[in-house]
Amino acid sequence: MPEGPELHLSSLFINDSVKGLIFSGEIHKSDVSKNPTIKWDVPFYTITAESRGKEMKLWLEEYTPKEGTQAMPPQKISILFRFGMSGCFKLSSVDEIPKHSHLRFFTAKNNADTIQVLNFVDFRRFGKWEVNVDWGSDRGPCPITDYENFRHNIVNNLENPAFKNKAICEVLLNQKYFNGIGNYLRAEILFRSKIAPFDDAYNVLCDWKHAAFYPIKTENGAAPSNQDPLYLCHAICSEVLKLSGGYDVETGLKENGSFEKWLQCYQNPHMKSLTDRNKRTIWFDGEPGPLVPNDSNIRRPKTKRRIVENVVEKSVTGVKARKRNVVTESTELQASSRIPTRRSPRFAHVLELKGEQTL
DNA sequence: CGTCCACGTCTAC
DNA sequence: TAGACCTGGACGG
Repeated sequence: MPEGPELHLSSLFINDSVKGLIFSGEIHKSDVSKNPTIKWDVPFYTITAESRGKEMKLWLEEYTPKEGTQAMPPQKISILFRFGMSGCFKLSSVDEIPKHSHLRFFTAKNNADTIQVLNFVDFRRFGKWEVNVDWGSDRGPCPITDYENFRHNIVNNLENPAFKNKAICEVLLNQKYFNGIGNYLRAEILFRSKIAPFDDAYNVLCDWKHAAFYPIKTENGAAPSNQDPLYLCHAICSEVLKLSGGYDVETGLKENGSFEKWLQCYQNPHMKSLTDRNKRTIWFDGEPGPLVPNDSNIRRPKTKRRIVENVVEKSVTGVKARKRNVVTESTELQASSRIPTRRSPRFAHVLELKGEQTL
């Protein structure tokens, strides 16, 4: 779930779904969570949210029913969340607290209305929260909400060692500059910009150093070229935000399949994949580029051969089948490409489409 | 049953 | 630059 767009959608979801709700009572933490207990003892409070890259802040503000009667300004605290690999927010009833809910905010009892619960759900528990802290100091501006500063922070710091002699696919995961970009976004960004994942990051980014913030329209009004990777960091996030069809994190996006259909490269069995220096899988098309680590893709050599044979066997006929064959052979020579060993259920639709094409 | 893999950090040698 | 931190789904035997 959670890269920049999901964090942003979560904040939109909370601001929308919790708008007008009054919360009350203590904030409940699961027994198993190692994150801090939140001491917050006011009769009533409201919740708002904001996101920045791969972080999200909740603001809790004391609610006083009658305006102007409070002697003191309302109390306020913030909770900074990082979602890890599986964190998300879900609204539920008291009777249907989701499994793996680790932090719960309860609405006040209110005659007619049933109590609702805002849950931080995180089945792998890599997610973290901290109370009353600022955004992570080692994280850059948000490509979604602060694109211009995001871009400045990169082009003004290109001489930093973070960009020197590094593969662009690895630099794209450096949250000091690419806060919010994760493994699926880097694949989609590089795929659309037609940049080889293991090209030198400094060289690549220097090419776009003086480009316009937004692609410039051609004179005849034709669509501008959108291959600027920095612009794509913003634009591709925006596409994901639009997919949900509103802020409905529950039924939108990942659960209705629109996200899977939107992905062009990530975990697509027709693409190539390699592991980067941090053993993270990068999905790509075409040439890998010069900075492929020596040990990339030697993780499961035993199964690889068998998988390659399976793939060729199943590729029946047609251009794609031949193309595929070439791909596997050339990467075998390099001893550095991984053929997806399983197809993700997420890509069932791709395979279906392919079936239609080859029939 | 077992192994591998997953939208991400962290920190310890 | 490994591992650690976690749960669970897909797949293999």
